[in-house]
Amino acid sequence: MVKKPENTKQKILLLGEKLLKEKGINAFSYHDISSSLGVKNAAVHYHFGSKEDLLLAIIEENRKRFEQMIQQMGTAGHMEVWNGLQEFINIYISSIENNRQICLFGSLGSDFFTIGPKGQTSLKLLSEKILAWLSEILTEGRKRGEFEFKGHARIKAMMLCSALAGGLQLARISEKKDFYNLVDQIKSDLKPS
Amino acid sequence: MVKKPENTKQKILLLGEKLLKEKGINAFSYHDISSSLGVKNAAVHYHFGSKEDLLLAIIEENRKRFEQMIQQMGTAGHMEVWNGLQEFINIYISSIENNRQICLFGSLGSDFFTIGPKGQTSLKLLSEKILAWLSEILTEGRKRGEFEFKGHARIKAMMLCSALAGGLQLARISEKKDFYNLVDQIKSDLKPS
DNA sequence: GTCTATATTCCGATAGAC
DNA sequence: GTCTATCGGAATATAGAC
Repeated sequence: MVKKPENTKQKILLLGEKLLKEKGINAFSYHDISSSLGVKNAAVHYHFGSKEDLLLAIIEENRKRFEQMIQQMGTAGHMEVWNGLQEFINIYISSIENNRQICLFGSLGSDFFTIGPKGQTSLKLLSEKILAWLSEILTEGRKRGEFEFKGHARIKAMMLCSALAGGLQLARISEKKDFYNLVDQIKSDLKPS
Repeated sequence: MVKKPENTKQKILLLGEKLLKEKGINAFSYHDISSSLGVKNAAVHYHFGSKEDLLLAIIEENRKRFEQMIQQMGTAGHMEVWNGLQEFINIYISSIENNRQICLFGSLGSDFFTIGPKGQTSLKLLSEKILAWLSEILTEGRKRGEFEFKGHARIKAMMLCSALAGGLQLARISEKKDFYNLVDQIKSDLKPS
């Protein structure tokens, strides 16, 4: 769940994230943010000196949210793995239901060569955390016989993230329903036969 | 295979496509194109009056290339389905080997709300053609027992496109090798057990 | 913390000469 | 078909008053 904004800085951060996931880092400006919040350009620069600062804060915000989620879920060994997977998928469902937003990796993967090295590194660290966590769930679920898939859990995790990220983008081109079908297919493919 | 540029217009078109797939539609300018080709801004505008015109031409170019590919392969009923699938996947492999370009759907899906209705419609038509073709291959392959998957071929086709599109983006964040692992996983998941 | 005002740069696009 | 020149606008960013 997204925190309710309490001050201008938090409002800027959340609106920046929204614009990042709706239009991309190169398609929104500080003026978009300031005018929408009823403040001036300079106020945004006061809180986030440069656009890169804002981007880094957005990535960090997503990292915190993810860490909080997995912390509340507990370790893979003590988790209902299907619930854990569904919680993860729910992040993407929330995105598509929220103005057809795409995910952080899809947005910044597409624009990867237009952001600075700090953003690239920060994004890479977050992706490693997410893939590691997802790999654990998959490994544990397969061990218990609740998931069934071939090959390495890590690669299967990459495939799930790729399909979900790409699915949000493809669903913009086609229709929202396609994303829900994709999610069902992903889950169906994981069910033991 | 990409045609060899013969004149300025073709050079602009191919360079525009390259920039679109490397940096995104909102991160390159006519100046990037003109300076790289050793001409002036006005020359680019002569060939493509507006950026939207260039975008439409890029989408159209990709459509032609796809139509040509499937025309050369023949109908699904007379095709080696694994070869057909591999040909399709090779488009993505060429992309990642070509400066880690992402695919058209990934790039324009991410920027979908920043392009005009003409581009959106043109992109949608192309995606329908590709999904229809891929669905045919999958259906034929499953009928012959060469592919194995659950559910509707159309949804499985959406999943393949999503995974490949997202995979190119994720591989930018992690590493190229991950994309090849993803491709192996996709193919492995399709093999009859 | 927010404002006005401004500096600077860049972008898409066009007019008119060659 | 390409050039020079330029317009109008938008972008990031900063200085200094309040």
